[in-house]
Amino acid sequence: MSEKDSKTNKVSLSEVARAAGVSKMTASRVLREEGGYSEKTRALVMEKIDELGYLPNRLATVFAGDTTSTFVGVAIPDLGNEVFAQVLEGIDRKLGAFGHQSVLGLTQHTLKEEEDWIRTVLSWQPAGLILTGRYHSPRATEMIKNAGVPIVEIWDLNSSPLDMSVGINHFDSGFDMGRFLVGRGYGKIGYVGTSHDTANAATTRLDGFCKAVEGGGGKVVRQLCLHDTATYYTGYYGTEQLLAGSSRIECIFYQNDTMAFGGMQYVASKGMSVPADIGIAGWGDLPIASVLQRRLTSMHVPHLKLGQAAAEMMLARLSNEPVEPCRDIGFNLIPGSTVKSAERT
Amino acid sequence: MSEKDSKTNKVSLSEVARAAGVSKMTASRVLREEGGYSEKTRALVMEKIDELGYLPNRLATVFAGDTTSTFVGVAIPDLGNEVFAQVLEGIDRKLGAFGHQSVLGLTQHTLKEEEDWIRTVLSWQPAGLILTGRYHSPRATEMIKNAGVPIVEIWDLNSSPLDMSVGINHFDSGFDMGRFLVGRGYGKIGYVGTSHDTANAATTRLDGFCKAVEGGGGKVVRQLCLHDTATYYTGYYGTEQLLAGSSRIECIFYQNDTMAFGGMQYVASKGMSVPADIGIAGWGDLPIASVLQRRLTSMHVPHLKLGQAAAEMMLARLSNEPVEPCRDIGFNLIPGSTVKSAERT
DNA sequence: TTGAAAGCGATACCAA
DNA sequence: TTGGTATCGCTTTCAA
Repeated sequence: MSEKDSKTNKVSLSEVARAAGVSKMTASRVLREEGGYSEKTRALVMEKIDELGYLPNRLATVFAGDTTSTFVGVAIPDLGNEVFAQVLEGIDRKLGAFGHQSVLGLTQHTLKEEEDWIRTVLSWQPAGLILTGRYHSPRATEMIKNAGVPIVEIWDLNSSPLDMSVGINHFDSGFDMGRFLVGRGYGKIGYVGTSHDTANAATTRLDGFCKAVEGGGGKVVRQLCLHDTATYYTGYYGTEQLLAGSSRIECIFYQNDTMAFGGMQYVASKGMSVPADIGIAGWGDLPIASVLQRRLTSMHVPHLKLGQAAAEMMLARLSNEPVEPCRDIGFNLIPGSTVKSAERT
Repeated sequence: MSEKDSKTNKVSLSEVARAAGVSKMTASRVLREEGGYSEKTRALVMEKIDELGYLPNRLATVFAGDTTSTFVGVAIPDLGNEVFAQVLEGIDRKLGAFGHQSVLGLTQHTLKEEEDWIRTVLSWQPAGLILTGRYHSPRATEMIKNAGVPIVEIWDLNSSPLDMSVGINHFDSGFDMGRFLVGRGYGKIGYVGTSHDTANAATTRLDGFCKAVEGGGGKVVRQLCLHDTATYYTGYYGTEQLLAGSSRIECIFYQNDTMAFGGMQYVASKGMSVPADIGIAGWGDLPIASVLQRRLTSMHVPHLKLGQAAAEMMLARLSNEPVEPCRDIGFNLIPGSTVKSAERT
């Protein structure tokens, strides 16, 4: 009974200090390896720490000092889309290696979810925030500005970011793909993707795509944006819906490779062959592409690297190193053989 | 100058109180909707909160009171394995819906990483911890016990958990698959999976599998455990390696469906057909299975539900509701047509 | 209905 | 090389 002097049953630094017969300041210094104590004292304190199973309360540390927490809030739309799972993996690995932790927020592609999550996470005094996309609610933007913590907006490269931004230019990547497909002789093209309440990178990509296709004399005859997760089966039934709308589509561009693979399976099930009967183009160059027999036409984007870059920028900022505020991570088109081959002239 | 009374530039509750002309206690009560104040006071305080853009510092709240934080530490091996991405999604969605946040830890299948992560996370006073697997380092176990926070061990159902456990019996699921394949007439069977420093659920599954196969008169002629992520390409080159070891393998069991798909692509590339030339069995019934033309023999496991269940158990415990400490989430075998059909007798 | 004072677990600052 | 004291932002407790 006389042993505990706190509400909780946890061992505090002053208990360690008492056990070692020193002041808590001395114990604190030993703990932080700050120097300014004798070896004998150090050994004694360390012994008691071990003996009592002391675990520091970092809440108190942040609270007391001028240090920030080691939390970094990471907002990601969803993990069913493999693209984002990879980005998150890249982020967390890098952050973890430098003693930081990701506080996850799955925003389900809605600004409201993101706003609520930001409010909560900020109340935990995070070291910084990594947000997916360039769109945020007005209140979210305001809170972020007031909070004054470093922010990295990822995925959709933002030339005028709240703070820092890393990603790719989705409009351009869509544009390049559009130009490529038109260049391969496709006229009537379809698109299958997903959509949500807010505009996002996929929307931007589609804009670029349409512009290039139409500018090149082709036509995006049908765009299907399903309110669903961007994964295999969505691509499968999306393709079914798209093709049911007749109009002789010659080629389909998908939001990502998983959807494209779903689509390929659908057309195969209908006895169509790729690319003879229909062209297929994905996006993202996802892991599945590495095992397909026919190289999938796609757009390579280094997702893991993107996540790592975001974490690096955050870490650099946190250690007051200079950071380039916008970093373009790049992409490159993979021609593949799921579309018609280039015509010989 | 006279306005700020803190080290940080953030607005504190006492500043709100001062602006409203009340004591900080009154402001605190309004904030928490505790009652015991007039409507006029409430309105005034709320107005100032809005005006000053006050955001509470929850670190201080936890620190001061006897409440716990809303953090739940979630340790997951990796996100490249789609299985775990799904589990995490299930966990975070459910936790988020109840005002909790996941603090992520990617342990890379090592006990040491997990231990380090646990030490750090515990120092932030989390409400609880969700850990993947039943194996933890001795020091980790000790810290966990001392911390006295709720723990859910997921994935590998643990009949004597540290605290709570939810998952499936991997031995049994492997056993069932082994018995099934032997029942379909396979004698020489191969296995392709991944392995890491520590025994894990996949290892347990393989044990059950071998036991059933050998008990049924078959033989697991070759087991390949690659030190890699359990995804498509690993299945592809693993299969290449496995088959290069000659010995006429009739059927291959994979650690999961993504690896199995990679394997199917490899055998197809060699001109073998499934199941005529070789049988293929996956595990997990992952999203890709839903679009394949030939139903993949697999084991259905409700990953998302498993994650949700883990979160539910945690939340129940946190609100002092009674919780069944072990929850078996179940699995069921999907016969599929990537193995020989049942023989007519 | 309101407020004043003590305290949570650590660190900063100054004194010895 | 050490220790005392004030302090971080909030809640608890007790008094008005």
